[in-house]
Amino acid sequence: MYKLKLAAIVGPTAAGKSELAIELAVKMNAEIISCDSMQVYRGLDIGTAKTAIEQREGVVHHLIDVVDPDKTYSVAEYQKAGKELIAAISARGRLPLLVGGTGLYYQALVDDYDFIPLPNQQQVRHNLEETCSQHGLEFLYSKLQAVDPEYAARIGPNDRKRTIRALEIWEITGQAFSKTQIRRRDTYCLAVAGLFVPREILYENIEKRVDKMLAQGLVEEVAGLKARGLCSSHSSMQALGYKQVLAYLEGRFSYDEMQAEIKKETRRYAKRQYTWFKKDDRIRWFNLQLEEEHVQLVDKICYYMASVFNSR
RNA sequence: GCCUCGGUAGCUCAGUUGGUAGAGCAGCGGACUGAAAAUCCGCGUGUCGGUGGUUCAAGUCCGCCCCGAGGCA
Repeated sequence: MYKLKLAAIVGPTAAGKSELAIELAVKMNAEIISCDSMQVYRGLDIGTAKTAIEQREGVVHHLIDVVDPDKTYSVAEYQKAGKELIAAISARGRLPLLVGGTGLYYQALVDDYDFIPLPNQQQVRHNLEETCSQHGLEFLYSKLQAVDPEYAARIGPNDRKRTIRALEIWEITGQAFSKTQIRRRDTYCLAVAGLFVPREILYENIEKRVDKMLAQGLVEEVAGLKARGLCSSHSSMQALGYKQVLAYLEGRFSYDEMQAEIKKETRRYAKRQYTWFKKDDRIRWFNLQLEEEHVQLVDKICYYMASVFNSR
């Protein structure tokens, strides 16, 4: 059966994915599909390191600025939009190039996770939240152990978020969450380049990038969002940097503490990203250590992707 | 120059009457299916400043040396 080609660039934050992707997209006649859970929000620009339109070199970028920051976006929505885009871009005779560092979004799209169609049932989650604060997480967890022991064992007794989610699925569909999780690894003809940057250098990049964001006015950006009524209960305000600046604006952090916290949490995030992508054995890793090699690197990745597409 | 206090993990420090060391933070590893930049799980990583001695046994006691802080001259 004929499979659509899909190229992807993944890797930790501050590795240089975005810039490299633009060069690659020009070379390969591609359109970029952002794979980033926070760049989807309008108004979160500095802290999410969005590439400014002027810097996109005419390359089309999708799934950036697609939702207002007071809304909650989801993997399922992302996947649906992504699938449609892959089909549409391919139909135009161009190559879809997935670029980003949100592991779940990447995996859901590339492996075509099966999301059962669900009506919007916020009430169910809300009720579960209520029960949780009234009777404690132990109560909900033991309930989960009863209806889906497999999943309960997998997540452990302290994972509030997943416990609630699994019970939500149980209440809406009557199915055990662990039974609904289906993936199809061979959906696309996939060529993935992982950008590897040695930890020390990556941490230096993060340091510089956070300082730069603050210099560019991250605090003002967050203050503006706060003035529009956004607060920590909005998903968009859980984003790295935004969360800490908000704490600073509310007097819970000094400026220095805030700056240090953003850097620390970004380092931890980068580590989690590596953990996520390491386990996908289809990813071919490229070392992006030296500036001088940059042009060669783009060629190498281009060559690698072409060879994958031609061999299948 | 003399006196005092200190030197133990990347950092801040704890360490009983001598039995080759442990907390917090940082860090590292892992998980992840509709909030994922979220959420959760796991792991001490060490020339105890150096050197010589006492002892069956020294982070711990003794001598000398090095480094840091303070005090007296």
